[in-house]
Amino acid sequence: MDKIKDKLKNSNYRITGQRSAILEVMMDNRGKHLSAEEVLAEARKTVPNIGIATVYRTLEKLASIEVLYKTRFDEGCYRYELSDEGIHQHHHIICLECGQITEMEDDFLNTLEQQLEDRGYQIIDHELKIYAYCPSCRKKV
Amino acid sequence: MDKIKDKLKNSNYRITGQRSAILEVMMDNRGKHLSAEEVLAEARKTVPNIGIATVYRTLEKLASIEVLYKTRFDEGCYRYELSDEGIHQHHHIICLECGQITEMEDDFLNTLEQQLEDRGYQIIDHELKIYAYCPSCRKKV
DNA sequence: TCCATAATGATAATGATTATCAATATCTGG
DNA sequence: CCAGATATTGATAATCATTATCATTATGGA
Repeated sequence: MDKIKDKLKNSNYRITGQRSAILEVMMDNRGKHLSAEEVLAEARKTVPNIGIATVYRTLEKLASIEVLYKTRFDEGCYRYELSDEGIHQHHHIICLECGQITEMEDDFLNTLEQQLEDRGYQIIDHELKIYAYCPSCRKKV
Repeated sequence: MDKIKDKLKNSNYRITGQRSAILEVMMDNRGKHLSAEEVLAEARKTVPNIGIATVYRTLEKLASIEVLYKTRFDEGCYRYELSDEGIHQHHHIICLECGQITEMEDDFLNTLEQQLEDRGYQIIDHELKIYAYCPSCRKKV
């Protein structure tokens, strides 16, 4: 938390009650992927009259300094998750039935990336989304 | 083209001038990822007063019968591409500088998918996006 | 050809996100 | 610790992509 706040300060961003509340929401929901509206609802428990614009602005800033990771899952809205520092790989298994999103670790893509580097690409990040039925939904079907 | 039209008919969709025009646009741009607005602009060369609603409706229908593949690249809008039949894997390299999207073939993920199947998942589709600088943009930077 | 009905174009409505702006809060330097 | 420069906020209007509505038109099977 303090490390993140330092990061904010170093980027000339001020620490406000709203920003702390939003940060706390994101840390309390580590591993989950929240929409701006969901963050708003949570944050209002601490800062009742925080506005949606502030939520968007803050999430955007936090994503810009890589405290959050921003993505979308073939829905209308963006989702944000706390990004473990230094990790630039996002692998998700999305259940087509219940919508549950599971994070997945793997280093399968290292070889692939190596091949692309050999071909002159400079890889910055990647994102793998697997659409599937999760074990419990599969049973139901 | 005719095979696709049969597919449309089998789904109880009528073949109209607008739909043919949109199909033609998509086939003329095989391998490219077009937004609804881009399809509209192209289609108007054949059907000058086609409306954007029709474009959306048609793209949606074509995607629903898997003639098109619909995705978004961390932009505001969806993009559509002609999907080679039976191919349910979409691997893209997106250049962070010029925005060029390159399609990539590989079977790296087969092993990974096998492991997930072993854990009870039923994989339907997957999508891999690699964000990078392409060889020519890399030189410029 | 006729006719049930699917499709169209124009446009209003929606939903997510961004921009605007006056009021307020933060933080640095004295 | 206070003042002042300025970053931030909330409310709300604006924007952008997409979807819904609806009266009119076109399609294709009988």
